[in-house]
Amino acid sequence: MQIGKLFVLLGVHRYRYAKGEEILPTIKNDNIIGIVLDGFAQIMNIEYNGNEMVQENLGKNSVFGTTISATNSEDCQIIAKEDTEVLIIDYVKLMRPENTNHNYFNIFLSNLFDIINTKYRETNERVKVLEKKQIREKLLKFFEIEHRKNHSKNIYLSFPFKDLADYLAIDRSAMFRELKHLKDDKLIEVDGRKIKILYEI
Amino acid sequence: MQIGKLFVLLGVHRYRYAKGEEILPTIKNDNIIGIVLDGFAQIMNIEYNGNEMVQENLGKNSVFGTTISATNSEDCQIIAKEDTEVLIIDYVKLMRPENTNHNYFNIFLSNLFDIINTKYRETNERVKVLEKKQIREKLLKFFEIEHRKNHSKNIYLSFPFKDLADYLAIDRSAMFRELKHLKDDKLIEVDGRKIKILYEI
DNA sequence: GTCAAAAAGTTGCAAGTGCAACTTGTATAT
DNA sequence: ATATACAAGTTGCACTTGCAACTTTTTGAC
Repeated sequence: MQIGKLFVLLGVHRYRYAKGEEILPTIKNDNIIGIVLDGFAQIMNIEYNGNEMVQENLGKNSVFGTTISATNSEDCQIIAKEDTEVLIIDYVKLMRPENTNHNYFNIFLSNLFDIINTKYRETNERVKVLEKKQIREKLLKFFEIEHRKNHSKNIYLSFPFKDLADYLAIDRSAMFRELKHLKDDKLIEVDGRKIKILYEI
Repeated sequence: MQIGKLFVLLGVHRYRYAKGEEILPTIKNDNIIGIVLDGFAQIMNIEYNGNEMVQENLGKNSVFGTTISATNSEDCQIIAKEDTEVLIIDYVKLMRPENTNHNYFNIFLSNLFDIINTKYRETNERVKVLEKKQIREKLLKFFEIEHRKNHSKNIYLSFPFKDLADYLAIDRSAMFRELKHLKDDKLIEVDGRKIKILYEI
């Protein structure tokens, strides 16, 4: 069986959207997994007063959909900010037991598993940080995790500090204030986007 | 091929621990997925000053391990608080492409996928709440998600308020304070563990 | 270069929150 | 019935934080 036919059987569809288009308005009520294969999209939240705000950024390999989070079922829409290609997977069809008879399916599922598992690990990592009640603790937890991942006391941010504040779900200025306190306490040194851990970890 | 032999091939092992035992001290450095099949365990964090604190509760179907989070690689141990049965999965062996030739594997992976995917959705749900900066917003987001899940403005907590505070990663007394504000503002009514949403959602 | 836009960094202030230390209520067991 | 433990609920206070409103620096485009 061809992979294309199997995709139809499984309810897996590939869609392309031009910049500015809304991604599948119809998927909202379904039990689906979406994967961004290429491009960039954003989940926009429409507030009661009418103005929109970015709820989530979807880069390449991002996963979204009602099966993934409570995201896509309310007053929100997913907008392609560049030309974007997505894979939409019907979760119910995907989980049919007889699928495992098809080898293409098994390879596909194995890859999908790896993607979801990686996302799950990353999200758990973030939760470990978000669980901390205070900004200082969030920062220290973040440093600890980065240290463990890279086995180095030098942390290099590949993104703006603003994005770090978003990741930690804290106010940007409050974060800078606490970074200064950490510097004053000789716990870290900061040089641009390079953070050096000075304490024993 | 028998499922037992396949498990060996995949590096999947089932272990039983008596109450009080430490779960696999050796797994810490490996790339593993652990699943609690039965029983109850806790990830304990040993602090610098020596006293332990609960980092995570692992009930039935809980997933843990170094593949899942940055949890198990530092000064922590997993203790069986009841007689507990766990499945330990070697992630590298699990992801070998040739595995998909075995049908037992495919069924196993399909089930594992469902478990991880469910956990991922639940974790994402929690992140939506933790991302909110203020207690009031965390509570309102929590209500919103519960409302969407049950299509009801009556939310019944199946756990103590203390656990809700932990879930929201906020101080318990601060949570009660804010619940009172929400009551004063006529946004909710609270009767025991039943919360009634009074506003349009 | 010059300009504009984004990011970095700072500060005051009011409001929010964690923490400690309670009281009250509600189960469960002996 | 009494004791014990746990959950619910409250309060004061000091500290933390979000927010707004800046300035300064860096980056990227023309």
